[in-house]
Amino acid sequence: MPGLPDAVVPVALAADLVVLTLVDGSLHVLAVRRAEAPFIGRWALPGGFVREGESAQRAAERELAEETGLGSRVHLEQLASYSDPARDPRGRVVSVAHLALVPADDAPPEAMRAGGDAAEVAWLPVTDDGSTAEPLAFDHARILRDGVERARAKLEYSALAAAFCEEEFTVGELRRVYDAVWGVRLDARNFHRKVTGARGFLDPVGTTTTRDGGRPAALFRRGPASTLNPPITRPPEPD
Amino acid sequence: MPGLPDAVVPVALAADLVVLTLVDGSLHVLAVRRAEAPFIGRWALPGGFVREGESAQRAAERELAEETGLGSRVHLEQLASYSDPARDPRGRVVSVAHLALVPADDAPPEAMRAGGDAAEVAWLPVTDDGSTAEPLAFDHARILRDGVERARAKLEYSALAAAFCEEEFTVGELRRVYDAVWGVRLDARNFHRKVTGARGFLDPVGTTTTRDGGRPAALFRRGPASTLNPPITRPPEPD
DNA sequence: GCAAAAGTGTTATCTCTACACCCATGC
DNA sequence: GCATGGGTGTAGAGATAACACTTTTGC
Repeated sequence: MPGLPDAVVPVALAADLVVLTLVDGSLHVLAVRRAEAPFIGRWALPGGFVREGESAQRAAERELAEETGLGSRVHLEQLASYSDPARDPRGRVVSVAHLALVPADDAPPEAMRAGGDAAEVAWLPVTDDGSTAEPLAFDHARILRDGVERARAKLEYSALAAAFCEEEFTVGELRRVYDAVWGVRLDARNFHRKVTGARGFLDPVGTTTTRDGGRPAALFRRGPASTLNPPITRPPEPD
Repeated sequence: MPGLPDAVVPVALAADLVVLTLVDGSLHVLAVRRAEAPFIGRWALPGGFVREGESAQRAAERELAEETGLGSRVHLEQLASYSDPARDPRGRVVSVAHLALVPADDAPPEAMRAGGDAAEVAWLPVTDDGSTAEPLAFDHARILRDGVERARAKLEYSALAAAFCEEEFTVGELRRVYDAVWGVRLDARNFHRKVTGARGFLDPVGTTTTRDGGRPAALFRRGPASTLNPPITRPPEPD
């Protein structure tokens, strides 16, 4: 590495993705089955190496587009980096993990990578403790747990939940995001009052839909506010 | 890189530190004056390259001990990673930034690195917008801003403020941490009620001190709770 | 005594929660 | 009509903000 001290150890930089969505009202994570060693045959988080001239953020955007075909309608943020020297048996690989949230039932894995390589891709259900039924490769279980925890925490005080919804959504759809991600049942009436009362949180579209059944519900878009004050409080765990 | 695809680009991994403390009741950040190119003579965040067999976390701990001489009595957490390919003119250097909080008036920079190399080290005042009067090297202004914002946000719902205090501290000292970090003046009476009423937040030591003047104040240690519910709310910005 | 900081009491106001209740649709 | 989900009203509990007031020290 020219210009740098001799002692500097070179590492490979990977961008991995925790892509969360709702399938049938419950939280799922995007996983790919590994086709090569190490951890051949195991589920892993999608990701890949950062390329020349690319930031980790850009690499994550590229991977996300490759895996899901989704473009702009996804929320993407950096999660954390994982640099344990033993985390990858092939050598020194540092992963910059990212958290992505995609709308419910968008981009079904069946349709994914139609023209790409033939790796198996699936939405795996996420359990209450933020893990999957089958073990994940590398330290991806840890990364997934961190990602789920971040998503859960950010729902409280941010407009993040709308990232799980279509562009136009009803208050009920938004509430079901909270129910699914937190594993709770919020009171529909109080939730409605709270989110419609928070300034800048929801932009009324003016039209209604009956796609959820029952009485027609007003449609909203995400408002300009990115933080939510007062926050939506997660019900306390029963002692 | 054996075992990895040929196309993988090697990068150097750095661990940088946003070390915050209170000096005379206002927020300061630890900075070192660069003795070499690039950015020679400029202030920069302390940090260094991650060594063989070391994680970024361990490198940050090592750097922190080297710079401040402080050991365990510091809070240290990962902040974020910065991987813009142009962020370091010497080549591809990815920084895993960490946030450290050290007790007020501990480890004065004059006493630092007594036996180490002669680089100038100082506590620079942090302005309300999370920057310093003099420009910082590399993208360190951005990193500092992110670190300050993280610290401000975490005070609301975590026990982080105690990391700025000595092991045993008074409620008034804790409140002055909030005042300094948020740039506000919280009501001493309501603050007292709130923090002493939050279960698990403060452990009473049983003794008192008059080091802050006035009536003797009870001493506390950090309690077992790491999150604070209900949170201490930051007063809204005037419109 | 006086200043300073700690700590307690009080009250109006706001917020939250748990409901009762009505509304507008599909079937 | 009936089920389903949307939306409004309301009362009690609890949290908050503002401030009067007492306590205990140093000087």
